[in-house]
Amino acid sequence: MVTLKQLAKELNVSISTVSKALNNSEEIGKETIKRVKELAELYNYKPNKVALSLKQNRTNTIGVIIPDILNHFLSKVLFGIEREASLHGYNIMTCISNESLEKEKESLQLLANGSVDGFILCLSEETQIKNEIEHFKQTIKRGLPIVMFDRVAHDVLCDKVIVDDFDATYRATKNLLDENRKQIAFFSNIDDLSVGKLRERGYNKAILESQSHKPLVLNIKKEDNPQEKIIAFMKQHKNIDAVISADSASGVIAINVATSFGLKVPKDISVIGFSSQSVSNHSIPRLSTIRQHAKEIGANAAQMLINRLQNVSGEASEFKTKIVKTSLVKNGSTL
Amino acid sequence: MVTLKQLAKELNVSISTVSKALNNSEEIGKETIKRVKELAELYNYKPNKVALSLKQNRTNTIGVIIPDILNHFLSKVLFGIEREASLHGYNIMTCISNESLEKEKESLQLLANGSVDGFILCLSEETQIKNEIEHFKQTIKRGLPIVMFDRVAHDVLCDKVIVDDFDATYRATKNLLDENRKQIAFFSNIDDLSVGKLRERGYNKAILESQSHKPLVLNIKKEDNPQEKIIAFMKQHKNIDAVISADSASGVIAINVATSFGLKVPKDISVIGFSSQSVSNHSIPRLSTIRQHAKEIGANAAQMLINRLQNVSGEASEFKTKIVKTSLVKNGSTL
DNA sequence: GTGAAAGCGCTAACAG
DNA sequence: CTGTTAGCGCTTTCAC
Repeated sequence: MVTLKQLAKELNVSISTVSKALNNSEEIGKETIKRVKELAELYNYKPNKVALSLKQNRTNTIGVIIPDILNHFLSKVLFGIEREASLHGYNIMTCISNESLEKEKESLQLLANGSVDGFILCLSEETQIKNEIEHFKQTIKRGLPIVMFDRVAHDVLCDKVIVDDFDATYRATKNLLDENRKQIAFFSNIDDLSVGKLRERGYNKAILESQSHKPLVLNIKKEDNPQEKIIAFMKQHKNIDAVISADSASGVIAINVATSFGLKVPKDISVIGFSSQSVSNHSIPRLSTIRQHAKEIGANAAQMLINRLQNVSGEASEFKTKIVKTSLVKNGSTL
Repeated sequence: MVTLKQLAKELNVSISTVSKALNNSEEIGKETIKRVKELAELYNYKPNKVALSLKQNRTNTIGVIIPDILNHFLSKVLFGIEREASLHGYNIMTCISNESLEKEKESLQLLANGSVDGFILCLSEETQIKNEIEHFKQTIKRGLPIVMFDRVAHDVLCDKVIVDDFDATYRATKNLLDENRKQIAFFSNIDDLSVGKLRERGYNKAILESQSHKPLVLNIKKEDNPQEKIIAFMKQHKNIDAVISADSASGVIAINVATSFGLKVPKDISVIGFSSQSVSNHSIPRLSTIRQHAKEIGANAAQMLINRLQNVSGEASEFKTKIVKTSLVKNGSTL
């Protein structure tokens, strides 16, 4: 990599002249600017980012810590973050906590040593279960702002972007009640996450409000084969005529299982699931989905962080929580 | 962030003493080391990564450029890269090229300015179509090693990690021929990618070798609804009794479509697809899959790059191409 | 055993 | 209009 020093030497001027010339400083003569720029072009000079970072005390890099990149929702959020960040000239450094508190702490520590200007993160499962938040508070105290999304720690003062999980499931359940369904089941493989709990609560509220209905919940564990679990459960509860799925897989699996039982979807049984457009294609009829607008969540989080980073002057403004509304897309597995 | 300077001041010693003490230098007295370390601990001192990078002229960061993070295979590779890198004390900076040559070039440029020590990347679709490789060559000339995976540019001299796409499809097709299938179709939504072409060729070879068979290919475009396309195609070709899918979705969709036509899988029709374990759950029976071992691919790529980065002494060793073998997992959609 | 000084690549205040 | 200098945080050589 060619440096200012080398350019300066070759041009027989000082380093600062070169620097100023490249930055179009008023101080430098037109002729000199031209000469400098030509040589820089020739050598394909690009300022060293590390030196700039050290000098300016900011890296233009955002640290992103997500629990699981194989989760379609999370990788979609990451996509949204990357796009928005890149638009504003920020790079992202990604760490994967693998749902482990320890790895989450490590990543935070690691990146907090000057590598990044701030964080966007989603709590690991273990962090949520143990409800540990000290590492977040420390990071913030160190001067690195954090934006949390989806799974957030309410007791940490920072910006947040969340989904209206409770409302979304409540309304989806209502929807099924309006279809006159008698036994609406709730499938989830995320019952230990805050969002999983919220979704279940939304479902429960709608069911209980309707008097004549009873909740029926299937919790699928990580180690289970989801297909087998759902087959067994639906065999056991033949009266199920509607399903809400809190995760992206259970919905399409439920439709496929129902079909394999000879049931007609949506005539005999309706299904709604939190899912993405691509996965909804994995069943016939296509799964009616609650769309979480993951990219938008990511973009929002990035915006909030960048705003805070660039608003160095105006002192710490109030912390905000942005709620991204879900939308119900009827694809064919509902009436 | 507390610095050496501040610690030195507080301890009434020089900066270099503090630095040496923290690095357990022999030169420094035991007592001093103890004092320094205690204060460092108290203030939770961590050396500034940016300063270290500038000094040591390496960042311990790997740049990863992938065309699409919503692609399950690619995000799985990313997972493998991240894990391996993290194991060796490397961070990763991720850029998403969005299948665009321009964005790929930009990302390469951007990160090549001292932000990363080397690259792991998968070519964008546009790059493959236009067959442009100048930007890779330049980056390498600049001293930044590249490891390419999956979609690679054969004309660039660098380490590569690829899948035995041709062989995998060839063998899978053979497998279906051995089941005595009469009309084996090939579904793909990646026909413009090198890997897509290789897969189709493997299929073609097996089909043509068998004399009595004819190839039957369905190419699905990005803008198509894959489900509708497959339904239409299978209606049109009622004689299809086996399907090979080059992408992760078409396989499960094919099974679901077949089932909706009243066909029995695998009795009436067999299906094999390049897919992941989780997606294979989205059909009944579960899709028999060609597993690409994405995580392993990522891990291999990271290892190769890190090896090259740390092997500063031994001069440029030969460039290697590692082929990661696929394996066929029979899940129920084949005999 | 400890400290001063140089230098990584860059910017910017200040001097000329 | 151009150059000198200091400094970002750190390591390391060389004096003391």
